[in-house]
Amino acid sequence: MDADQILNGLNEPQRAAVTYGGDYLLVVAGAGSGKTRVLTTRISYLIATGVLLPREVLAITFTNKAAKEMRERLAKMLGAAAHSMWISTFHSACVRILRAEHEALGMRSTFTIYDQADSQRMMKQVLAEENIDSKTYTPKAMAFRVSDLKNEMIQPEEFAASATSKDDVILARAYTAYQNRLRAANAFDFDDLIMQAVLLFRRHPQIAEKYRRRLRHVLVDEYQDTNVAQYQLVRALIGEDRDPLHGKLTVVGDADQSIYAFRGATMRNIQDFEHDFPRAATIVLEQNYRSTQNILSAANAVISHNEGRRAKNLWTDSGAGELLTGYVADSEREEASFVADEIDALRDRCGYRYKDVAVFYRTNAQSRAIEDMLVRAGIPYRVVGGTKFYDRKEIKDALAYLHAIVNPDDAVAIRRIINEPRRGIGDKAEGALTAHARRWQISLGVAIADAAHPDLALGEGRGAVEGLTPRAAKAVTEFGQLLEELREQAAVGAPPAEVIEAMLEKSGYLQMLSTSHDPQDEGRLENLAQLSSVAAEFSLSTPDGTLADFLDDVALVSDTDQIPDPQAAAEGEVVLMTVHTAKGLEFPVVFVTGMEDGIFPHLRAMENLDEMAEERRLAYVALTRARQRLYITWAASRSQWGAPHEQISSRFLQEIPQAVIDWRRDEADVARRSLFDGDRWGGSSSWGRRTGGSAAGSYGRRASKWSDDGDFAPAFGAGTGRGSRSGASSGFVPGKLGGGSVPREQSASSKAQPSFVTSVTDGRSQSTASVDTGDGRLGFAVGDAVAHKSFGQGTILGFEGSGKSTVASVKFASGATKRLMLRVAPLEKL
DNA sequence: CCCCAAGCTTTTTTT
DNA sequence: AAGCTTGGGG
Repeated sequence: MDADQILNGLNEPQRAAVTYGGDYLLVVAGAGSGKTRVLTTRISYLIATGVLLPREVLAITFTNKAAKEMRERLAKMLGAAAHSMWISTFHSACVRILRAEHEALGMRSTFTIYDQADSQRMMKQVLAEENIDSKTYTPKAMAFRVSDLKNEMIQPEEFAASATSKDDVILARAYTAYQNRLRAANAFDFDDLIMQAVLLFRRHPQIAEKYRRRLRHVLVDEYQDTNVAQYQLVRALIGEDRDPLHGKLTVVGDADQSIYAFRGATMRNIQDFEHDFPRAATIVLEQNYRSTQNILSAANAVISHNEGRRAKNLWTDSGAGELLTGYVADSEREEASFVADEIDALRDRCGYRYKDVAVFYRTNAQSRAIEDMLVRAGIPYRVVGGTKFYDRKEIKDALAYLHAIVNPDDAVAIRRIINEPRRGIGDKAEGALTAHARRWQISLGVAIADAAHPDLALGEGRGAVEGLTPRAAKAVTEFGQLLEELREQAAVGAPPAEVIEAMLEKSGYLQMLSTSHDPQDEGRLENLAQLSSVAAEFSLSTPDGTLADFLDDVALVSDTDQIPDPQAAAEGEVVLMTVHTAKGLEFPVVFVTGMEDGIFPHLRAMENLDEMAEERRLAYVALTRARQRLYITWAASRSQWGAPHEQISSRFLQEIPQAVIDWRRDEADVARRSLFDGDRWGGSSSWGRRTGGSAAGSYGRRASKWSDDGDFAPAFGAGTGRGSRSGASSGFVPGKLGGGSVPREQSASSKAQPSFVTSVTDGRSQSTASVDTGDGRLGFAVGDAVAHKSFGQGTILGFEGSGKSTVASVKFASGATKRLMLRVAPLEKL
């Protein structure tokens, strides 16, 4: 593609941004103004005109998905050259740098990346060790504060020197100890990835220069969400302006969409850009190509209530469009029911498909009610984010095994799995190992090896591990040997999926789950099967990828990376997500739910002006995701912590000019609901078996809670509260109706029968045979009708992988297509 | 050392 | 409501 073609179809300011020839450029890009397009086009243009070589580009995006999309767009414009560009997130880029330069930091290249949960676990250990009271100073809060410090590039020594208050002195102690432990575990936490990369460049100017020489032009998307550490990283990569070798920098962002202050992002970076880079040019994009004027008017009105912002007015020439639709529901269930009905109507009457629709909420917990209702309505949906796949216990356990294999010093991982499944290594044995490790200044992993091979320890001049009972010693030895065997396997280059399989077998984890009577364990098996197929998929796309590479990949996935590709399926599915996750996305139809004070804006932000301003920006982000139709809903009563609360409408709703809203229902019958809506599950309020009686406890609590609010107090009487809930639950199984799933009792009882267990065992024994035949398909073929224990009947669409990792895609009667690892999935041929 | 039951916190948003 | 920690008994 030549330069003229590349510029085709750009408006004036866009074109100016793309062709700008100076060193530093800030593009202030309002929502939907084509910023991603400007970014990709600018890269193409600079390359097509010979200003820049592909390998000199570093483009930083917010998510891996955005990086992938950008690379695809560039490949369309530039062809193969797109592959030599460096396009990634801050975190991925830093991992790459840190792996390459680990020696300069005194780390081993096999370092582990700790996620938030790992950090908190480690902080908990640190607090215990430092005798810091973890009731007053919770691991969570401490880990959070350490994260803040790292995002601001404040080092432990530095912070310790400046700490004066008691709390800060304690925090300084914890931070120092935490950081030492991380290092001993050969691990970085999320914030370290950035901070250590900056420190690396600071302490080793020649390394910084190496990258600076190569990366001549850095482009940063979503610049308003960068934090101090990320800013310094960019500065380090660009170098000093007076240095003739300095790189060029293009940043794109919109201060009105800055929504990550809670993780250290600072709008200062975008606001002070011209000050930081004195010769910088600024180009503002205000023409919006996404939404109708009514949607923009609503969004503009809301954001205009924030003070001290650079005035900006989004406009469109695409016309007013539909009015926004407003709806006041009586309860969150009814709100969800409105959403479900409306989705059906949009499909029937307006020709929208499921994938055109997105439902947003402020907090993940709100998805529950909506999911329940969509299931009942038979509407296919996908929840993006929330309790992530990788946060599930069994997945974290499996990953901990893998981390322990790759990085023998990873104490958090080893502690997690040392007795999972139960192998007789309890607190006492673990304590003995820890004591041994501390005494000889070695890691927990080495201590385990010492126990397994006392001769080896003696060879190093250490004594034997003391304080282990013979029984525990045997267990530790076996555990150590297990890790060694798996390490061996990984070392000779076995693909990740194979290591996972072997690990699940040899550790007894699979055994534990498949013989368990806990109904949840069936799902856990499926999740592990899915992990294995994710690994198999990874090997397909990255044939040379090692187990360590796979773990990096997994550590850095983000919620948005899981959003279904709109091209993929004809109908697709409705997507549900938080507003944060929705940033950067757009949908023809958007429902913004829970527009209530205390929810959105969130309660925790109500007392602080800065946080309120951020909530307002969040609302702005939510509204500007919609292309054609925008729904805003709220519920007059919403259950939280298991009890209903009266709600009032969000202040943001009142900031929208009422002329652009068509209120489908503008008032809730609060009094009526207060009397009758005692139950949030199963719609029992309409058939109510209300026995009253047992509600005394909760009644008392609520009466006192609301007594300041005189209006509501009298509305409560016998019949509200939990009595009705227990009454209803005896005759009604909430959720999971329709959608082709098996009713709960049935799946639970069939679980108790040996059939499931044998199907797993069968799978395993046959798979041994399948190694001989090589296909691993266990007698299944494309087109076969099959039955699954929890998904019902379906048809096999195809296979992926081979041998033990063979995965079948099965389309089920519910419409869902699942990928199942044949060896463990409870799948039967019909 | 393991299991179970009772009690306690939890919900802001995430790379 | 649900998941997790804590404490007592086996």
